Amino acid sequence: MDRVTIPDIVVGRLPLYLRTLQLMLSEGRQVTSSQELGERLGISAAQIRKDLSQFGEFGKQGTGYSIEFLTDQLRSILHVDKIWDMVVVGAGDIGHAISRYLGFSNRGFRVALVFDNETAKIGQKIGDFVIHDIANLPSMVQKANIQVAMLAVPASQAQVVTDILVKNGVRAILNYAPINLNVPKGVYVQYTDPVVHLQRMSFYLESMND
Amino acid sequence: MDRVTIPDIVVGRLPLYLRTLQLMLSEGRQVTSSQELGERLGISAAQIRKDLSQFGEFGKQGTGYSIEFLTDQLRSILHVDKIWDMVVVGAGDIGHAISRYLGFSNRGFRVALVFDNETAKIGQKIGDFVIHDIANLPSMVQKANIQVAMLAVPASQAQVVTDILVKNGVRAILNYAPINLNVPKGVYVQYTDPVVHLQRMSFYLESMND
DNA sequence: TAGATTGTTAATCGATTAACAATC
DNA sequence: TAGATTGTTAATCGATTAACAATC
Repeated sequence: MDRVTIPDIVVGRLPLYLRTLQLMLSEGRQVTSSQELGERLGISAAQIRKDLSQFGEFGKQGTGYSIEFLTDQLRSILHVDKIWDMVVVGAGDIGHAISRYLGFSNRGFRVALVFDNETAKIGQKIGDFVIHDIANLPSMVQKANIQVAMLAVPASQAQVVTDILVKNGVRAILNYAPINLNVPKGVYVQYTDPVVHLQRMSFYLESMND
Repeated sequence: MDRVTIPDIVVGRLPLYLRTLQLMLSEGRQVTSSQELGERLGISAAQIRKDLSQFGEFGKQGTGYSIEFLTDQLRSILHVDKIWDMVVVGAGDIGHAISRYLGFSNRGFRVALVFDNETAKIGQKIGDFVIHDIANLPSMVQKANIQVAMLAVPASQAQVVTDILVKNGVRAILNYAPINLNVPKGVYVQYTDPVVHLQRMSFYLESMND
């Protein structure tokens, strides 16, 4: 095997390319170019061509890219040409919102199980999902062979729940709690904290009374 | 003025430093080092010192950083030593979750107004907030002098709503819709799309049946 | 004094861009 | 054929790291 490793920063852009291509597809478009993609995304055309060239040759000189073909290729590269079952841990406001979110299924994911540790919530429903006791998480997650989790518990519980998830086979965690997680090698974590994004913008905003 | 511009990638790390420092503060800690911060965040100590040095000298040789002092400095640098009023547009599941999120206020933000365009929702309440008619957004946002928005409308409406927000003085938008927005210079957009994060991880996951 | 850690410089590493031959 | 756009190379640009004098 002589495969080169793909820079993580390139991997991070692929979902954006895919999202834009799928939007174009829904607009009925058939062909695009690195230039058009770049304009839509605020990325240079050269960078898009360079990124794609890491995986093969998907375009035609003079013509550009078949949107459908490139979409299929990216879905395959990102392993979203299948549907990944996910577990949601934490049935608060965020857990509710992501359990009911309709935007997952056509992009490679679906919620399969929802857990919480509050007795008052266990047995209740969120949409079609019953909220299960987190005590049953190990057996249920193992049985369903689930590898992807969304973590929507308070920060104080995020690490313990993470350890349980990892022990039972979860290898990708999208963490909504505002805290850094420790995971072993081979487990992937992505963070989503609205305040981090907001503070990144407020840096550039002038306070009124400065 | 001879000020050097700060690389955006550095700005993006400051909220992570601040978040970790505030956590340490809540643990009752008084002093930390670039090494400890780095270990918690998975960032090199040298990088943290380099980043901070863009703004001044905040540490003591041999000792490290006063957590409280560095926290205050970062809050000032990021302009979160005040509270920014925010507007939430879209009162669906995501709008609900962010309107009720309790984690904003101690980190520099608070929800001030919530809007939707569905007549059935207008007048209803989310926690303490009345859902207002989006037709009233221009006057209300201008009157309250709101510069920060969270956008939780369907992708198909995200750009029109953005244009309205920008026209009425909003300069920072956290976009929950899975679509790229066009904004004029001087307006900042941050994106949060769970599927982008998930796909970034599924790239590294092996499909079962490969 | 000895140990620890900063702030900063210079070296290294990696990512982006510009340019162009190839070719549809 | 003329125009357009790819894939790729080399040059440029920027970010990270290693190392260390300064000093608490």
